Amino acid sequence: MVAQRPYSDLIDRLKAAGLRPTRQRLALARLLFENGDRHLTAEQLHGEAMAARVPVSLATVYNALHQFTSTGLLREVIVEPGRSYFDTNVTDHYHFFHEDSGQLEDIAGEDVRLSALPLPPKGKRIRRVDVIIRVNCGD
Amino acid sequence: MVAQRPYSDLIDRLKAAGLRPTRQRLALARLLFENGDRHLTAEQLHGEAMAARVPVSLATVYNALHQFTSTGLLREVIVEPGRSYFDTNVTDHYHFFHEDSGQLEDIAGEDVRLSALPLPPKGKRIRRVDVIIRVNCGD
DNA sequence: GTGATTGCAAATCTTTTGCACTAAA
DNA sequence: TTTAGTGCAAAAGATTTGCAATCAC
Repeated sequence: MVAQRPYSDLIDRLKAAGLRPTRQRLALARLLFENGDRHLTAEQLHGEAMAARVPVSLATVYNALHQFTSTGLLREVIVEPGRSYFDTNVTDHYHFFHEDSGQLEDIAGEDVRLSALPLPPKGKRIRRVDVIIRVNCGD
Repeated sequence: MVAQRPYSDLIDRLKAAGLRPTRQRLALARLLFENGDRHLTAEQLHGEAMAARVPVSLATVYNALHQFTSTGLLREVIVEPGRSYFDTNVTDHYHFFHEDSGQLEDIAGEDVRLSALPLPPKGKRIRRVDVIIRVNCGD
């Protein structure tokens, strides 16, 4: 059982990322980072904020998600057209995507071995390698 | 130099997929399949159709792309939020995604070795494994 | 003919934007 | 203060839908 922590951790994390720890960002950061590894859409996070009686506008949720992503606090995962998921696990890892339910599930980086990767095209640098294993319940 | 073929190939392909070879579908199939491996968005294909003086509505392009995809003539590739690419190469292979230009590039299946894959969750079947190598021109 | 297909315009959905207001430093 | 951040409502895109007109068989 981990004791309920003061928000100073998160405040420091936001500051370290160069983001002012505003009430909204702090509340969203709590929802995101105090509940283990999560995969959320903007809508879902906004819904959770509303449920937690944290008044935040959807626009602010989008802003925060993108700011968190570009400062490395989150990672964006794209598996469906027209919807982005944000992953609180920013370590090297891959995903199962459950097509039936729309759920994402982490796969530890060491559970996938990419033993041969092609060289990047000339002048290009590999930014990231995404591996998405799409699964469903038979046909 | 490959001789210009009659459309009977494509007509047969459409019929085999259970799709009536209508003027529109045939024209789109020609644009898609008579130009090598391609990665196109609906907008792009629609633009090509217009340029080729083939009057097709955007809605019909979307219909055709989805019908082609669900019958295995095309494969949908999702790399950017809010835009779908359709790949005429339906063999096993992976992709480079050029973040700077938005271009997709095929990687032959044998150029990536996935030597260890996790078991799918209970009751689930692996539908497909997507590997996307995101590259850009450094910073 | 008859059912599949098309085209158009409107609707939907997610995400972005502009700008006045508010709050953090 | 001063500048970053927020909220709202409107705008922007991509995609979808409903339905009458049209086409393939």
